[in-house]
Amino acid sequence: MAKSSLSGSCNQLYRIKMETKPIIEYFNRLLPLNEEEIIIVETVFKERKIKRRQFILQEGDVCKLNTFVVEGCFKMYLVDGNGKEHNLQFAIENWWIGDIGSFHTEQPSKLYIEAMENSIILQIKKEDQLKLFVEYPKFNRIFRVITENALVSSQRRILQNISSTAEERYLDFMERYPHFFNRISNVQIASYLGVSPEFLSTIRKRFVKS
Amino acid sequence: MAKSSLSGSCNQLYRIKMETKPIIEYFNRLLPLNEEEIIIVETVFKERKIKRRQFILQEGDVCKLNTFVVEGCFKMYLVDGNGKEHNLQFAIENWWIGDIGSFHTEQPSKLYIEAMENSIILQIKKEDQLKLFVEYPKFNRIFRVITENALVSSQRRILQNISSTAEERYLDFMERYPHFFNRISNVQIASYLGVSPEFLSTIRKRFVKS
DNA sequence: GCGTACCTATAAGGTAGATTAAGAAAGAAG
DNA sequence: CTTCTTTCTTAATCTACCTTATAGGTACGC
Repeated sequence: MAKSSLSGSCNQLYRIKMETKPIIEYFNRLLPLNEEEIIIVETVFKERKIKRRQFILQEGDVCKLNTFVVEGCFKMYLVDGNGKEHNLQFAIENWWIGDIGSFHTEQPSKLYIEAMENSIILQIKKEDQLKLFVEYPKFNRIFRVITENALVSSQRRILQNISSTAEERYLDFMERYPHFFNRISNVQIASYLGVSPEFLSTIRKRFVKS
Repeated sequence: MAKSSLSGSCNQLYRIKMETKPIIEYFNRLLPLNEEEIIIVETVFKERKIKRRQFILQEGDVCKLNTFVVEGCFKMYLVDGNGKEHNLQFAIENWWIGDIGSFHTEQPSKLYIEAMENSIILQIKKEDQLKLFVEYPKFNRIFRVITENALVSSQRRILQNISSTAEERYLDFMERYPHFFNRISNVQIASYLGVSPEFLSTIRKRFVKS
Protein backbone atom coordinates (compact mmCIF):
# COMPACT_ATOMS: atom_id res chain seq x y z
CA MET A 1 0.00 0.00 0.00
CA ALA A 2 1.02 3.53 -0.60
CA LYS A 3 0.50 4.51 3.01
CA SER A 4 3.04 2.18 4.54
CA SER A 5 5.80 3.21 2.18
CA LEU A 6 5.16 6.87 2.85
CA SER A 7 4.61 6.88 6.59
CA GLY A 8 7.77 4.91 7.28
CA SER A 9 6.21 3.66 10.50
CA CYS A 10 9.33 1.77 11.25
CA ASN A 11 12.19 1.53 13.59
CA GLN A 12 14.11 4.19 11.69
CA LEU A 13 16.83 5.73 13.82
CA TYR A 14 16.90 8.97 11.95
CA ARG A 15 14.08 10.72 10.16
CA ILE A 16 15.14 11.96 6.76
CA LYS A 17 14.64 15.64 6.04
CA MET A 18 12.31 15.88 3.08
CA GLU A 19 14.01 18.71 1.14
CA THR A 20 17.37 17.03 0.93
CA LYS A 21 16.05 13.60 0.04
CA PRO A 22 16.78 13.94 -3.70
CA ILE A 23 20.43 14.82 -3.21
CA ILE A 24 20.95 12.06 -0.66
CA GLU A 25 19.51 9.53 -3.07
CA TYR A 26 21.77 11.00 -5.73
CA PHE A 27 24.88 10.65 -3.55
CA ASN A 28 23.83 7.16 -2.47
CA ARG A 29 23.77 6.06 -6.06
CA LEU A 30 27.39 7.20 -6.49
CA LEU A 31 28.69 5.98 -3.12
CA PRO A 32 26.44 4.96 -0.22
CA LEU A 33 26.45 7.42 2.67
CA ASN A 34 26.37 6.49 6.35
CA GLU A 35 24.13 8.22 8.86
CA GLU A 36 26.70 10.78 9.88
CA GLU A 37 27.27 11.76 6.27
CA ILE A 38 23.54 12.03 5.63
CA ILE A 39 23.19 14.37 8.58
CA ILE A 40 25.99 16.66 7.43
CA VAL A 41 24.46 16.82 3.93
CA GLU A 42 21.10 17.80 5.46
CA THR A 43 22.89 20.45 7.48
CA VAL A 44 24.95 22.14 4.78
CA PHE A 45 22.60 22.03 1.79
CA LYS A 46 19.92 24.73 1.82
CA GLU A 47 16.79 24.58 -0.26
CA ARG A 48 15.70 27.57 -2.36
CA LYS A 49 12.78 28.07 -4.69
CA ILE A 50 13.63 30.04 -7.80
CA LYS A 51 11.15 31.64 -10.17
CA ARG A 52 11.42 31.47 -13.95
CA ARG A 53 13.76 34.21 -15.21
CA GLN A 54 15.32 34.67 -11.80
CA PHE A 55 19.14 34.68 -11.64
CA ILE A 56 21.20 32.71 -9.19
CA LEU A 57 24.45 34.14 -10.58
CA GLN A 58 25.17 37.34 -12.51
CA GLU A 59 28.26 38.64 -14.25
CA GLY A 60 30.56 40.34 -11.76
CA ASP A 61 29.45 38.24 -8.79
CA VAL A 62 31.78 35.73 -7.21
CA CYS A 63 30.16 32.30 -7.38
CA LYS A 64 30.05 31.31 -3.70
CA LEU A 65 27.49 28.54 -3.93
CA ASN A 66 27.44 25.19 -5.66
CA THR A 67 23.96 24.32 -6.91
CA PHE A 68 22.16 21.00 -7.26
CA VAL A 69 18.91 21.10 -9.22
CA VAL A 70 16.05 19.24 -7.53
CA GLU A 71 13.35 20.39 -9.92
CA GLY A 72 13.23 22.77 -12.86
CA CYS A 73 15.71 23.94 -15.42
CA PHE A 74 18.58 26.43 -15.68
CA LYS A 75 20.91 27.86 -18.28
CA MET A 76 24.41 29.21 -17.70
CA TYR A 77 25.60 31.65 -20.33
CA LEU A 78 28.06 34.33 -21.35
CA VAL A 79 26.94 37.67 -22.73
CA ASP A 80 29.42 38.84 -25.37
CA GLY A 81 30.40 42.36 -26.40
CA ASN A 82 27.42 42.58 -28.76
CA GLY A 83 24.96 41.63 -26.06
CA LYS A 84 24.49 38.13 -27.38
CA GLU A 85 24.00 35.18 -25.07
CA HIS A 86 26.04 32.01 -25.48
CA ASN A 87 24.84 29.01 -23.48
CA LEU A 88 27.63 27.04 -21.86
CA GLN A 89 25.39 24.59 -20.04
CA PHE A 90 21.85 23.59 -19.18
CA ALA A 91 20.91 21.87 -15.93
CA ILE A 92 17.78 19.93 -15.03
CA GLU A 93 16.88 17.51 -12.25
CA ASN A 94 19.93 15.87 -10.60
CA TRP A 95 22.43 18.09 -12.39
CA TRP A 96 24.92 20.48 -10.87
CA ILE A 97 25.37 24.02 -12.01
CA GLY A 98 27.78 26.77 -11.04
CA ASP A 99 30.77 28.67 -12.34
CA ILE A 100 33.42 26.37 -10.94
CA GLY A 101 36.20 28.68 -12.13
CA SER A 102 34.85 31.57 -10.09
CA PHE A 103 33.94 29.23 -7.24
CA HIS A 104 37.51 28.06 -6.81
CA THR A 105 39.49 31.18 -7.66
CA GLU A 106 37.00 33.57 -6.02
CA GLN A 107 37.33 35.85 -9.04
CA PRO A 108 34.20 37.60 -10.35
CA SER A 109 32.30 35.42 -12.77
CA LYS A 110 31.67 36.34 -16.39
CA LEU A 111 28.59 34.15 -16.51
CA TYR A 112 24.90 34.31 -15.74
CA ILE A 113 22.83 31.44 -14.36
CA GLU A 114 19.13 31.88 -14.94
CA ALA A 115 16.10 29.72 -14.23
CA MET A 116 14.18 28.73 -17.36
CA GLU A 117 11.35 27.26 -15.28
CA ASN A 118 10.17 27.68 -11.71
CA SER A 119 12.70 25.56 -9.89
CA ILE A 120 13.80 24.07 -6.62
CA ILE A 121 17.51 23.86 -5.84
CA LEU A 122 19.85 22.82 -3.05
CA GLN A 123 22.90 24.97 -2.48
CA ILE A 124 26.10 24.56 -0.51
CA LYS A 125 28.46 27.36 0.48
CA LYS A 126 32.08 27.14 -0.54
CA GLU A 127 33.31 26.97 3.07
CA ASP A 128 30.89 24.16 3.82
CA GLN A 129 32.02 22.25 0.77
CA LEU A 130 35.65 22.62 1.84
CA LYS A 131 34.68 21.44 5.32
CA LEU A 132 32.98 18.44 3.73
CA PHE A 133 36.14 17.59 1.82
CA VAL A 134 38.38 17.84 4.87
CA GLU A 135 36.12 16.26 7.48
CA TYR A 136 34.20 13.73 5.43
CA PRO A 137 36.73 12.33 2.94
CA LYS A 138 34.14 10.31 1.06
CA PHE A 139 32.93 13.50 -0.57
CA ASN A 140 36.30 13.92 -2.23
CA ARG A 141 35.66 10.69 -4.09
CA ILE A 142 32.10 11.64 -4.89
CA PHE A 143 32.99 15.05 -6.24
CA ARG A 144 36.02 13.69 -8.06
CA VAL A 145 33.73 11.34 -9.96
CA ILE A 146 31.17 14.08 -10.64
CA THR A 147 33.90 16.37 -11.94
CA GLU A 148 35.43 13.61 -14.06
CA ASN A 149 32.08 12.98 -15.72
CA ALA A 150 31.63 16.68 -16.37
CA LEU A 151 35.11 16.82 -17.88
CA VAL A 152 34.39 13.90 -20.19
CA SER A 153 31.27 15.55 -21.62
CA SER A 154 33.05 18.85 -21.85
CA GLN A 155 35.83 17.29 -23.91
CA ARG A 156 33.33 15.52 -26.12
CA ARG A 157 31.75 18.86 -26.84
CA ILE A 158 35.06 20.51 -27.72
CA LEU A 159 35.87 17.73 -30.15
CA GLN A 160 32.49 18.16 -31.78
CA ASN A 161 32.88 21.90 -32.00
CA ILE A 162 36.18 21.63 -33.80
CA SER A 163 35.39 18.63 -35.99
CA SER A 164 31.65 18.56 -36.80
CA THR A 165 29.19 20.64 -38.76
CA ALA A 166 26.26 22.38 -37.10
CA GLU A 167 23.92 19.70 -38.44
CA GLU A 168 25.95 16.89 -36.92
CA ARG A 169 26.11 18.72 -33.59
CA TYR A 170 22.36 19.26 -33.58
CA LEU A 171 21.63 15.60 -34.31
CA ASP A 172 24.03 14.48 -31.63
CA PHE A 173 22.50 16.89 -29.14
CA MET A 174 19.01 15.58 -29.83
CA GLU A 175 20.15 12.01 -29.50
CA ARG A 176 22.01 12.68 -26.28
CA TYR A 177 19.40 14.86 -24.60
CA PRO A 178 16.01 13.81 -26.01
CA HIS A 179 14.34 14.92 -22.77
CA PHE A 180 15.26 18.52 -23.57
CA PHE A 181 13.11 18.42 -26.68
CA ASN A 182 9.88 19.79 -25.22
CA ARG A 183 11.54 21.78 -22.52
CA ILE A 184 14.13 23.99 -24.13
CA SER A 185 13.38 26.32 -27.04
CA ASN A 186 15.30 26.12 -30.29
CA VAL A 187 16.65 29.61 -29.64
CA GLN A 188 18.37 28.26 -26.52
CA ILE A 189 19.60 25.13 -28.26
CA ALA A 190 21.03 27.21 -31.10
CA SER A 191 22.91 29.30 -28.57
CA TYR A 192 24.26 26.11 -26.98
CA LEU A 193 25.36 24.70 -30.31
CA GLY A 194 27.00 27.96 -31.36
CA VAL A 195 24.78 28.73 -34.36
CA SER A 196 22.16 31.37 -35.08
CA PRO A 197 18.52 30.41 -34.46
CA GLU A 198 17.76 31.12 -38.11
CA PHE A 199 20.33 28.63 -39.26
CA LEU A 200 19.13 26.03 -36.78
CA SER A 201 15.71 26.48 -38.32
CA THR A 202 17.02 25.70 -41.80
CA ILE A 203 18.84 22.65 -40.43
CA ARG A 204 15.66 21.39 -38.81
CA LYS A 205 13.73 21.84 -42.03
CA ARG A 206 15.91 19.22 -43.68
CA PHE A 207 14.46 16.55 -41.41
CA VAL A 208 10.81 17.57 -41.38
CA LYS A 209 10.35 16.51 -45.02
CA SER A 210 7.25 14.36 -45.16
CA MET B 1 78.03 23.87 -3.82
CA ALA B 2 76.25 21.76 -6.36
CA LYS B 3 77.64 18.60 -4.89
CA SER B 4 76.06 18.88 -1.49
CA SER B 5 72.63 19.61 -2.85
CA LEU B 6 72.80 16.65 -5.15
CA SER B 7 74.37 14.04 -2.93
CA GLY B 8 71.95 14.69 -0.09
CA SER B 9 74.56 13.52 2.38
CA CYS B 10 72.11 13.98 5.17
CA ASN B 11 70.13 12.09 7.66
CA GLN B 12 67.44 11.38 5.12
CA LEU B 13 65.30 8.47 6.18
CA TYR B 14 64.31 7.56 2.68
CA ARG B 15 66.23 7.97 -0.53
CA ILE B 16 64.07 9.47 -3.24
CA LYS B 17 63.88 7.54 -6.48
CA MET B 18 65.16 9.79 -9.23
CA GLU B 19 62.62 9.04 -11.97
CA THR B 20 59.57 9.90 -9.90
CA LYS B 21 61.03 13.09 -8.40
CA PRO B 22 59.18 15.42 -10.79
CA ILE B 23 55.75 14.00 -10.01
CA ILE B 24 56.39 13.99 -6.28
CA GLU B 25 57.36 17.63 -6.42
CA TYR B 26 54.24 18.24 -8.48
CA PHE B 27 51.99 16.52 -5.94
CA ASN B 28 53.76 18.27 -3.06
CA ARG B 29 52.88 21.62 -4.56
CA LEU B 30 49.19 20.66 -4.55
CA LEU B 31 49.12 18.91 -1.17
CA PRO B 32 52.26 17.83 0.73
CA LEU B 33 52.78 14.05 0.78
CA ASN B 34 54.04 12.07 3.75
CA GLU B 35 56.69 9.39 3.41
CA GLU B 36 54.23 6.57 3.00
CA GLU B 37 52.49 8.39 0.18
CA ILE B 38 55.80 9.15 -1.52
CA ILE B 39 56.71 5.48 -1.44
CA ILE B 40 53.43 4.38 -2.98
CA VAL B 41 53.83 6.97 -5.75
CA GLU B 42 57.30 5.65 -6.47
CA THR B 43 55.87 2.15 -6.57
CA VAL B 44 52.91 2.66 -8.88
CA PHE B 45 54.25 5.18 -11.40
CA LYS B 46 56.45 3.65 -14.10
CA GLU B 47 58.82 5.66 -16.24
CA ARG B 48 58.81 5.28 -20.02
CA LYS B 49 60.82 6.97 -22.72
CA ILE B 50 58.83 7.75 -25.85
CA LYS B 51 60.30 8.67 -29.23
CA ARG B 52 58.95 11.45 -31.40
CA ARG B 53 55.97 10.18 -33.48
CA GLN B 54 55.47 7.23 -31.18
CA PHE B 55 51.90 6.60 -29.98
CA ILE B 56 50.92 5.94 -26.39
CA LEU B 57 47.26 5.51 -27.34
CA GLN B 58 45.60 4.60 -30.62
CA GLU B 59 41.98 4.54 -31.75
CA GLY B 60 40.32 1.31 -30.69
CA ASP B 61 42.53 0.78 -27.64
CA VAL B 62 41.10 1.05 -24.17
CA CYS B 63 43.04 3.72 -22.29
CA LYS B 64 44.36 1.78 -19.31
CA LEU B 65 47.09 4.19 -18.21
CA ASN B 66 47.04 7.72 -16.93
CA THR B 67 50.08 9.66 -18.11
CA PHE B 68 52.11 12.44 -16.50
CA VAL B 69 54.58 14.19 -18.78
CA VAL B 70 58.03 14.64 -17.24
CA GLU B 71 59.74 15.91 -20.36
CA GLY B 72 58.66 16.39 -23.94
CA CYS B 73 55.41 17.11 -25.67
CA PHE B 74 52.30 15.21 -26.78
CA LYS B 75 49.15 15.79 -28.74
CA MET B 76 45.82 14.00 -28.31
CA TYR B 77 43.58 14.04 -31.35
CA LEU B 78 40.59 12.63 -33.18
CA VAL B 79 40.80 11.47 -36.80
CA ASP B 80 37.52 12.21 -38.54
CA GLY B 81 35.84 10.42 -41.43
CA ASN B 82 37.92 12.36 -43.97
CA GLY B 83 41.18 11.41 -42.30
CA LYS B 84 41.68 14.84 -40.76
CA GLU B 85 43.22 15.24 -37.34
CA HIS B 86 41.58 17.45 -34.73
CA ASN B 87 43.70 18.22 -31.68
CA LEU B 88 41.81 18.03 -28.43
CA GLN B 89 44.79 18.71 -26.19
CA PHE B 90 48.52 19.26 -25.98
CA ALA B 91 50.60 18.22 -22.98
CA ILE B 92 54.08 19.32 -21.94
CA GLU B 93 56.09 19.08 -18.71
CA ASN B 94 53.91 18.62 -15.60
CA TRP B 95 50.71 18.07 -17.57
CA TRP B 96 48.50 15.01 -17.58
CA ILE B 97 47.27 13.34 -20.71
CA GLY B 98 44.93 10.46 -21.37
CA ASP B 99 41.46 9.71 -22.63
CA ILE B 100 39.65 9.93 -19.32
CA GLY B 101 36.40 8.83 -20.91
CA SER B 102 37.89 5.56 -22.11
CA PHE B 103 39.91 5.24 -18.90
CA HIS B 104 36.82 5.26 -16.72
CA THR B 105 34.29 3.48 -18.90
CA GLU B 106 36.81 0.99 -20.32
CA GLN B 107 35.30 1.54 -23.75
CA PRO B 108 37.64 1.69 -26.76
CA SER B 109 39.02 5.17 -27.29
CA LYS B 110 38.41 7.21 -30.42
CA LEU B 111 41.57 9.20 -29.86
CA TYR B 112 45.27 9.03 -30.58
CA ILE B 113 48.00 10.29 -28.27
CA GLU B 114 51.29 10.87 -30.06
CA ALA B 115 54.65 12.25 -28.96
CA MET B 116 55.65 15.42 -30.81
CA GLU B 117 59.15 15.32 -29.27
CA ASN B 118 61.28 12.64 -27.67
CA SER B 119 59.69 12.44 -24.25
CA ILE B 120 59.80 10.97 -20.77
CA ILE B 121 56.56 10.06 -19.03
CA LEU B 122 55.32 8.47 -15.83
CA GLN B 123 52.32 6.19 -16.09
CA ILE B 124 49.94 4.64 -13.61
CA LYS B 125 47.63 1.71 -14.29
CA LYS B 126 43.92 2.10 -13.71
CA GLU B 127 43.84 -0.52 -10.96
CA ASP B 128 46.74 1.17 -9.16
CA GLN B 129 45.00 4.53 -9.39
CA LEU B 130 41.85 3.05 -7.90
CA LYS B 131 43.95 1.50 -5.15
CA LEU B 132 45.47 4.90 -4.53
CA PHE B 133 42.03 6.45 -4.17
CA VAL B 134 40.79 3.80 -1.76
CA GLU B 135 43.88 3.29 0.36
CA TYR B 136 45.44 6.75 0.31
CA PRO B 137 42.49 9.16 0.48
CA LYS B 138 44.63 12.24 -0.03
CA PHE B 139 44.88 11.38 -3.70
CA ASN B 140 41.15 11.83 -4.05
CA ARG B 141 41.62 15.47 -3.08
CA ILE B 142 44.63 15.85 -5.33
CA PHE B 143 42.95 14.37 -8.37
CA ARG B 144 39.73 16.20 -7.64
CA VAL B 145 41.64 19.47 -7.83
CA ILE B 146 43.50 18.42 -10.99
CA THR B 147 40.23 17.42 -12.63
CA GLU B 148 38.52 20.64 -11.54
CA ASN B 149 41.27 22.69 -13.13
CA ALA B 150 41.03 20.68 -16.34
CA LEU B 151 37.27 21.21 -16.36
CA VAL B 152 37.65 24.97 -15.92
CA SER B 153 39.95 25.27 -18.95
CA SER B 154 37.78 22.93 -20.92
CA GLN B 155 34.72 25.12 -20.27
CA ARG B 156 36.68 28.26 -21.14
CA ARG B 157 37.51 26.69 -24.46
CA ILE B 158 33.90 25.74 -25.22
CA LEU B 159 32.78 29.28 -24.51
CA GLN B 160 35.43 30.58 -26.85
CA ASN B 161 34.50 28.13 -29.57
CA ILE B 162 30.86 29.17 -29.52
CA SER B 163 31.37 32.90 -28.99
CA SER B 164 34.67 34.02 -30.57
CA THR B 165 36.13 34.31 -34.05
CA ALA B 166 39.16 32.31 -35.10
CA GLU B 167 41.32 35.42 -34.74
CA GLU B 168 40.22 35.98 -31.14
CA ARG B 169 40.82 32.34 -30.31
CA TYR B 170 44.31 32.44 -31.81
CA LEU B 171 45.26 35.58 -29.88
CA ASP B 172 43.94 34.11 -26.66
CA PHE B 173 45.80 30.86 -27.27
CA MET B 174 49.07 32.73 -27.80
CA GLU B 175 48.57 34.79 -24.68
CA ARG B 176 47.67 31.78 -22.58
CA TYR B 177 50.34 29.41 -23.88
CA PRO B 178 53.28 31.59 -25.03
CA HIS B 179 55.71 28.74 -24.28
CA PHE B 180 54.10 26.72 -27.09
CA PHE B 181 55.23 29.29 -29.62
CA ASN B 182 58.55 27.71 -30.65
CA ARG B 183 57.51 24.22 -29.86
CA ILE B 184 54.29 23.51 -31.71
CA SER B 185 53.83 24.11 -35.43
CA ASN B 186 51.06 26.29 -36.79
CA VAL B 187 49.50 23.27 -38.45
CA GLN B 188 49.02 21.74 -35.01
CA ILE B 189 47.76 24.97 -33.49
CA ALA B 190 45.28 25.40 -36.33
CA SER B 191 43.98 21.90 -35.68
CA TYR B 192 43.59 22.76 -31.99
CA LEU B 193 41.73 25.98 -32.75
CA GLY B 194 39.47 24.28 -35.27
CA VAL B 195 40.55 26.21 -38.38
CA SER B 196 42.45 25.26 -41.52
CA PRO B 197 46.21 25.95 -41.50
CA GLU B 198 45.78 28.21 -44.53
CA PHE B 199 43.31 30.38 -42.72
CA LEU B 200 45.52 30.54 -39.64
CA SER B 201 48.25 31.76 -41.93
CA THR B 202 46.10 34.63 -43.19
CA ILE B 203 45.15 35.49 -39.60
CA ARG B 204 48.81 35.61 -38.61
CA LYS B 205 49.63 37.88 -41.53
CA ARG B 206 47.40 40.57 -40.02
CA PHE B 207 49.78 40.96 -37.10
CA VAL B 208 53.11 40.71 -38.90
CA LYS B 209 52.59 44.09 -40.59
CA SER B 210 55.76 46.11 -39.94
C1' DG C 1 75.82 17.23 -50.66
C1' DC C 2 71.37 16.24 -52.14
C1' DG C 3 66.70 14.45 -51.88
C1' DT C 4 62.64 13.93 -49.21
C1' DA C 5 59.39 15.42 -46.16
C1' DC C 6 57.20 18.85 -43.82
C1' DC C 7 55.99 23.61 -42.88
C1' DT C 8 54.52 28.25 -44.27
C1' DA C 9 52.58 31.66 -47.45
C1' DT C 10 49.52 33.32 -51.01
C1' DA C 11 45.65 33.38 -54.11
C1' DA C 12 41.12 32.03 -56.38
C1' DG C 13 36.82 30.10 -56.04
C1' DG C 14 33.35 27.81 -53.05
C1' DT C 15 30.37 26.95 -48.96
C1' DA C 16 28.63 27.01 -44.21
C1' DG C 17 26.66 29.84 -41.55
C1' DA C 18 25.68 35.07 -39.99
C1' DT C 19 22.92 39.04 -40.55
C1' DT C 20 18.97 41.58 -41.52
C1' DA C 21 14.30 41.89 -42.18
C1' DA C 22 9.65 40.57 -42.10
C1' DG C 23 5.71 37.69 -41.34
C1' DA C 24 3.15 33.75 -39.10
C1' DA C 25 2.17 31.18 -34.95
C1' DA C 26 1.76 30.54 -30.25
C1' DG C 27 1.83 31.59 -25.47
C1' DA C 28 1.43 34.60 -21.58
C1' DA C 29 -0.67 38.83 -19.64
C1' DG C 30 -4.13 41.91 -18.88
C1' DC D 1 -11.20 38.60 -26.01
C1' DT D 2 -7.19 41.80 -27.14
C1' DT D 3 -2.53 42.96 -26.69
C1' DC D 4 2.24 41.97 -25.89
C1' DT D 5 6.08 38.99 -26.08
C1' DT D 6 8.41 35.29 -27.57
C1' DT D 7 9.20 31.69 -30.91
C1' DC D 8 9.72 29.80 -35.38
C1' DT D 9 10.18 30.32 -40.27
C1' DT D 10 11.68 31.96 -44.89
C1' DA D 11 14.42 34.55 -47.97
C1' DA D 12 18.14 37.79 -49.61
C1' DT D 13 22.50 39.37 -48.91
C1' DC D 14 27.02 39.08 -46.82
C1' DT D 15 31.30 37.22 -44.63
C1' DA D 16 34.30 34.08 -42.18
C1' DC D 17 36.39 30.35 -43.25
C1' DC D 18 37.34 26.07 -46.37
C1' DT D 19 39.32 23.88 -50.45
C1' DT D 20 42.42 23.36 -53.91
C1' DA D 21 46.54 24.56 -55.94
C1' DT D 22 51.13 26.38 -56.31
C1' DA D 23 55.62 27.64 -54.63
C1' DG D 24 59.34 28.80 -51.50
C1' DG D 25 61.51 27.72 -47.01
C1' DT D 26 63.42 24.79 -43.58
C1' DA D 27 64.80 20.55 -41.27
C1' DC D 28 66.47 16.13 -41.55
C1' DG D 29 68.08 11.35 -43.24
C1' DC D 30 71.53 9.28 -45.89
